[in-house]
Amino acid sequence: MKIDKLAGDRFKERPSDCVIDSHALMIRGGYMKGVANGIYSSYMPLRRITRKIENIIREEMDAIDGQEVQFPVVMPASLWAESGRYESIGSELARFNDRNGTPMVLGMTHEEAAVQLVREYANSYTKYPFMIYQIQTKFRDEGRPRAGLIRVREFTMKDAYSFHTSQEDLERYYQICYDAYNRIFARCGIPEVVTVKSDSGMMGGSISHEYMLLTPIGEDSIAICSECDYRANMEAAESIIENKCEGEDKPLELVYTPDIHTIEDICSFLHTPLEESCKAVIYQKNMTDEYVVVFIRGDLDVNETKLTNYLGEAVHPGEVTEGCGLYAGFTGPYGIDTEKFTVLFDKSLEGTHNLSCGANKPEHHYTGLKISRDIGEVEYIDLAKIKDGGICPNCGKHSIGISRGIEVGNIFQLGTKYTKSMDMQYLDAQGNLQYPIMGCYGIGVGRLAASVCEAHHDDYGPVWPMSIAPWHVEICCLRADDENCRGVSDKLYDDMLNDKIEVIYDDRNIRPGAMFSDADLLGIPVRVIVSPRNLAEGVCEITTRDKQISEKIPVSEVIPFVKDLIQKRISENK
RNA sequence: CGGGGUGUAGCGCAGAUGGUAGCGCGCUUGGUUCGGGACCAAGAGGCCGUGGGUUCAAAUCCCGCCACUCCGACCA
Repeated sequence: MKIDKLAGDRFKERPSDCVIDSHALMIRGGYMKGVANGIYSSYMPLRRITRKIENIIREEMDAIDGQEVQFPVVMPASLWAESGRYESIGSELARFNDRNGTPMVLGMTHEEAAVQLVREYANSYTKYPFMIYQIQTKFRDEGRPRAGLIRVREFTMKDAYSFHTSQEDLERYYQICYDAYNRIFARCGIPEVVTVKSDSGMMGGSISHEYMLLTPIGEDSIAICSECDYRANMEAAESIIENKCEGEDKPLELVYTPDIHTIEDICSFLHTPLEESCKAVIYQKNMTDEYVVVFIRGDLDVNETKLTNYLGEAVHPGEVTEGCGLYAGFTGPYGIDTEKFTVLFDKSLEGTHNLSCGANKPEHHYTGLKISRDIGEVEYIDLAKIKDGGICPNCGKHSIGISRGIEVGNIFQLGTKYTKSMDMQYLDAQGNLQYPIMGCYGIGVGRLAASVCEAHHDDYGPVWPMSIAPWHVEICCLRADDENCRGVSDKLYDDMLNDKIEVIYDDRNIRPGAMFSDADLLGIPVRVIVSPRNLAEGVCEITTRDKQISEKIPVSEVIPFVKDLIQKRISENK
């Protein structure tokens, strides 16, 4: 390929709407172009990168007995009605009617299609286990796409579905997949990806892990223990609280607290620490608008994912209206109407005393609350968000730090949610009908490409690892108007093509500065610079984009040198 | 879904108090240059997001849409 005819502009100015570097560089480098909110077209360099990522994924999936299949992008709504997700998923699922008025959906994930594909075939235990996967376009009508390829509406994903006859077998295969994923990320040049325990969300199922690239620009918050190997998505992280219950119990006392609305206000008014208060966090169920009141220690926040999982339905922050029976800023556990509202207590309140809290009437709070004495036995549930500096659920030390990460892949133990709802069964060895147990495994290809760029770039452009670089070598003919320089460059290019080296050639008659800037934006790992200055010594200059290597090599030895370098880097995942 | 911001040339932007458009980069042609985004000269390129209103006159003022974007919520 000659850069001269490579479609896509490379330019100097950072687009004003790019907030992360990978987005800016991939626009500036002529990798892609926006078409609509969260929808992009790829130019050749990005397409070559994603194709290489796809091939790495393919090799690793095939190596663990995956069978590549392909599901449709467009599916009838009836298929999604079988699993119940046509109703349960919101507007992220794109719905439309075909010409006959039949409701259709665009695939945002393919559990239904996977079950549909194999439910007649896999009717006997002898056919298990097996895994099918595809690499294909998904569409999710996200409310807020952002950050270039990190969060988009249309994207390519590798999604895999495994089917098993026992939980043990699923767990065995889950581990195999877990390892394959680590190999994929290492081969793509980001071995620093870590796994975290996660919440399985709308997928259903129990055990799941996410693969995270730790970076401050990540959208997810991750709790990481500095003392042991505990890592969890903040949504899923268990919150451990040690309550010190020191001193004498004080009596429950009503206090007049005019103009005090927040828990911080009441604590500073009373000169007590936030830990000695009980705040009310009010939600409403999405379906019924029924109020859910969560009581939690004043210094903590509610983890809404845990709350949703406990309730089994979605909630949103509650709006306290006149006459609903709640008083904003004065809601407390003593005397609240438990018939009318769903009232929950976080574990952080267990075993506490002398709490200040709302009094369920305007301008009053209580002090001295002891729940076991004043309210009685209640169930304490883990609903709190883990805190920076909090207690590790695994090793028990105060060693939790909160980091940000990009989720580049995930694996789930799905269980029988889809096989049951869609009536997929097989006969076991005893002749009994059973539901297969499923696992599912996803990797976002474009997001992975952007993540590699995010992890490996400098001010001038991406620094692609050899394994996924759009080309391995770039020849810069520094003076295209110089006969000798052009002659040597042309011949190197031809020889490399004949030698099946992935090479891109810049023979434009432009100034060296402009040529180098474009080369930096393309991020090709190996650069061969041919110039009159070098040729006077009979050499070419070979540099690497990561600046590890800069050597002058005799013209005749350039190709063997380059081939060696490529091989070495691929074997080292660099 | 809630709250901000912005729509003017391919990109980045300027266009107080209304008088149908400009700058930088990029692009075309010619020339001089040539190891980190050169210089000179001459060009091409705009329904000023869109619909309505006010006005003799609207990029500019008013109203409604739409799109993009940022923060938050939501998010297999």
